[in-house]
Amino acid sequence: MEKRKSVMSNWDQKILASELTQGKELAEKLMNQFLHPSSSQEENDLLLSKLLSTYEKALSVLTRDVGSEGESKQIQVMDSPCSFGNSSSPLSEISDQDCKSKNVFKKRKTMPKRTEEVKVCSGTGQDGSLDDGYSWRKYGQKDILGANYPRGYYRCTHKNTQGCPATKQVQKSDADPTIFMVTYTGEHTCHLVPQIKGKQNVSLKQESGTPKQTPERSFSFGLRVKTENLNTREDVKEIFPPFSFPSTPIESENNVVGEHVFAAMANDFMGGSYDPTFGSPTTFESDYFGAVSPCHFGLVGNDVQTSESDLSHEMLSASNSVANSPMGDFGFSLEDLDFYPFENNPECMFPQH
DNA sequence: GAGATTTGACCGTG
DNA sequence: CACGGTCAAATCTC
Repeated sequence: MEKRKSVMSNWDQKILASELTQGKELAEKLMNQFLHPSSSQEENDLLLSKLLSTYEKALSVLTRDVGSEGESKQIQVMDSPCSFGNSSSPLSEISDQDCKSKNVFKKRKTMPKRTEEVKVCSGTGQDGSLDDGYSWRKYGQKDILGANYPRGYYRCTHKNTQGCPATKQVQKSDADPTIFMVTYTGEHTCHLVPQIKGKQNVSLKQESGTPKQTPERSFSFGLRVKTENLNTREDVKEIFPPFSFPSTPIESENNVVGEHVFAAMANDFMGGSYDPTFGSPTTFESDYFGAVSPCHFGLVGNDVQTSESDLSHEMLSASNSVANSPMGDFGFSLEDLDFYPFENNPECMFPQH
C-alpha cells in the first residue's frame, strides 16, 4: 500500500511537472500571438482554453496532494456513527434517526461527499444521454457566487419511496464549459434502478468495439472522482453485498494499480487524461446539463489517486453503482465488459477545444 | 393526471 | 448578513 502510494505520488509529480510545462508553453504561444498576431481569434481562444485546463489539472493534483493527509484525518472524524456509512444501510433507520437528532445542524458537514469532474464533448449526437443508472430528480438550481454557471441540485427519485439519501450537485466548470463538476452527497440506499440504460455506467470495465457499446456507456468513462469526506473500507464492505463480483478491482488490487498506472501512462503518453474510474452516478437531466453528450472525461485533472484511501474510495464510487444496482442481484458478470473507450472513439479522449 | 422541472422563498451556517 | 442548500408551489411534459 505504501509502495503504491509512493508510486502514485511520483505520477502526480510527473503530471504536475508535465502540466506546468505544458501551461508554460501555451502561455508562451499565447504571448506570441499577442505580440505577433497570426492566428484567428478562435485559435487564441483555443490556446487560452488549453492553458486554463492545464492549470486546472495542475491545481487539482496539487490540492489533492496537500489535502491528502488532512483528508485522511477528516475521514476518521467523519466516520462517526452518524456518518454516511451507517445511514446508508437500509436497516439503519434507528442510527440514522439518532444522527438526525444529535446532528441536525451538522448534516451538511457530516454528509460524505465526493466530487467528480465530468468531461463531455458535444456535437457527437450523443447529447442528453448522460445517464448513470440512477434516477435523479432536480429539486433546485442556484446561481453560485463567482461561478459563471448555475449549480443544479438533484436528489434520488426514490428519496420519498425508499428514503434514499443520495443527492448530487452539478455545476458547469467556469474554465472549461465542457467539464461538469458533479458532487455526490450520500449514497444510494434504494434497491431498484429501473432504468435499463443506466446499467452501462455500472460497469467497471467497458465494452470495446462491440455493438453493445452505447453512448451512455461510453459516458461512464467520463467520470473522475475526487472523493471528499471519504467513506471507510467498512463502508465498502457494507455497500458491497456478498454476491459474486469476480473481476472488479475490488478483488484484485493489481488490477487497480494497473488501471491507475495505465491512467498515468495514458496521461503522459497522450498528453490528455484518462481515468480508470467508472460507473459513478451521474445524470444530466435538464437545461444545459442535458445538452451535452457523454464522451470524454477527466481532462481537468489527471486524477491518479495517491493514497490507499483514495483508491478504495475511488473504487467505492465506481462500485456503488454496482452494489446499488439490480445488476448485482442479476448476477451480471462484469467480466463480459471491457473498457478503454478511446479504442473505439479516440476523439472522445481528445475533444476539440 | 402523474411525475418531473422551474423558481422564488426560506433556513442554516459561517 | 451573505451565501449555499432545500423546500414547495407553480408550471411543464408525457
